[in-house]
Amino acid sequence: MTALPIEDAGVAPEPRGEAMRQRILDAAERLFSEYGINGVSLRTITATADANSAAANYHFGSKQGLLAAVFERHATGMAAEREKLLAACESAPGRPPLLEQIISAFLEPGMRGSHGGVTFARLRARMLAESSEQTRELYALHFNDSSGNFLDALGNALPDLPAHDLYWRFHMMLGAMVYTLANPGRIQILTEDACDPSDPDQALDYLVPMLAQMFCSPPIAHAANPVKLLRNVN
Amino acid sequence: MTALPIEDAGVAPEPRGEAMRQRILDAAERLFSEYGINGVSLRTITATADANSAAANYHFGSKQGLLAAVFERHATGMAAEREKLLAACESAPGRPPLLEQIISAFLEPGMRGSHGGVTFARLRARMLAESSEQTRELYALHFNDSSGNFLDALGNALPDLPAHDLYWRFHMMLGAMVYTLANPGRIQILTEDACDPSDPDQALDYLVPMLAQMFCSPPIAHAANPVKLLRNVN
DNA sequence: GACTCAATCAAACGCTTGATTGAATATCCT
DNA sequence: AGGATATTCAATCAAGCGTTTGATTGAGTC
Repeated sequence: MTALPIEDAGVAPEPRGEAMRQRILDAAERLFSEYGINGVSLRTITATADANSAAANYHFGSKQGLLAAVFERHATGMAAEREKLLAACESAPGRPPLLEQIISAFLEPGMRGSHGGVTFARLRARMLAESSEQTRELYALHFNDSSGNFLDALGNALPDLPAHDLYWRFHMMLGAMVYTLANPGRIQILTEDACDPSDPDQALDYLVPMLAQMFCSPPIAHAANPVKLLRNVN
Repeated sequence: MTALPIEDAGVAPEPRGEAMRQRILDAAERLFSEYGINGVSLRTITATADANSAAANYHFGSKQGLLAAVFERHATGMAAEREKLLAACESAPGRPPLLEQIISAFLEPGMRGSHGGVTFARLRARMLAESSEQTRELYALHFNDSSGNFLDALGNALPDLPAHDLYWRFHMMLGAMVYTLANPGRIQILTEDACDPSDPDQALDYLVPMLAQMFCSPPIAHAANPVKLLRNVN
């Protein structure tokens, strides 16, 4: 009886160049997230991936194309998992969903789990910070719908909160997440390593309840402070 | 009677190259904050400043030196004003100082006022995000002492809050500030311009009370969740 | 065994980068 | 005025950038 090929029973009909493609994507993801998009050259990436210097352009067309591929590799699944978790906690028996559940559904897929983990998280923070035109489009393309749904869900969970307050709280949640992901290490230095924002478990344990509390706080009392009414913030 | 020079009575014994120096600093500050440190070349900067392409190196030695000069121009005064405001609200009659006062003392000098305004704010966000070794040192050099003092003040205002909770809340305040400063515009798009995080007045009006509320929230109840005790977060 | 074609390669393209040079220019001091 | 000094300039450097090229490889197909 003859031995079958090692690749058995049609489980992996992997295209020929796929291994190299993945190695380049891995190297790019790591280096982009570590040094920024402008801070890494294609030559460094391809060298790290043990590839020829033309390989990145061959497989992805351009540096921007490579970034888009790196981003899409995790962003699609991440947005989908967010939606799934949101739907799950919205259809849960004990209606309405707890604030913490919504917040957790938003944060968790991006911080732990199978969507690139801390490395991809740091890359997202880099992209938000460097924020060229194309990176902003990339971000919007993959995450705007999802973010809109979460804004709606949070608005339903807090029906008495004015829209402006809701927007600002959502903004603050994004800031806390992104800054935690970027992990510049400043808080670790200040606190002599007692606090490690790059540990996803620790981060989520603290972020979710704190953010829930923040969302629950009373709306900014503009009427109580006449000065603020002079500005067009309503 | 002979006319005095226009520069009267010793008010401004400005060194000769000072005007050019300032023009280069201005251009660098604006371009760095807009496109990131790696995203702008010295040639672009000097051209914007109507200077020769060698001027930046002549006045500041290197690109890194130019960045340091841009940073120091506002960072020193900003940290000083933070300290001043903190001291003022700590020695106020109605002791102890309100949480909102401390938070405001921390945020205000960096968001409005005479320390570079939104432009310099955005540059700080860029630096935290790109975060090379040298930029991290720059940041630490000018702001670590100040941040430590604010951590102490907040700790005194919240004596019952465990250190870890305090650190994480401080971290979240930094995140909210930096993200607001960076202003990637995502929240504006999502909310169709109803919410403008780049307006310092609006930002402070919302951020300060929200952050105060967050600082006041009860500590994370680790004991109530046995799972969390398995991790070394105490 | 010849043909095909995606994948990989070494090499080079044109251009930009940060930095340096030495001459020219402006300003100040005596 | 004139010499010293500080600044600006055009020109250039080596190095690195993203990208393109044309040849080479090697597995799959007839």
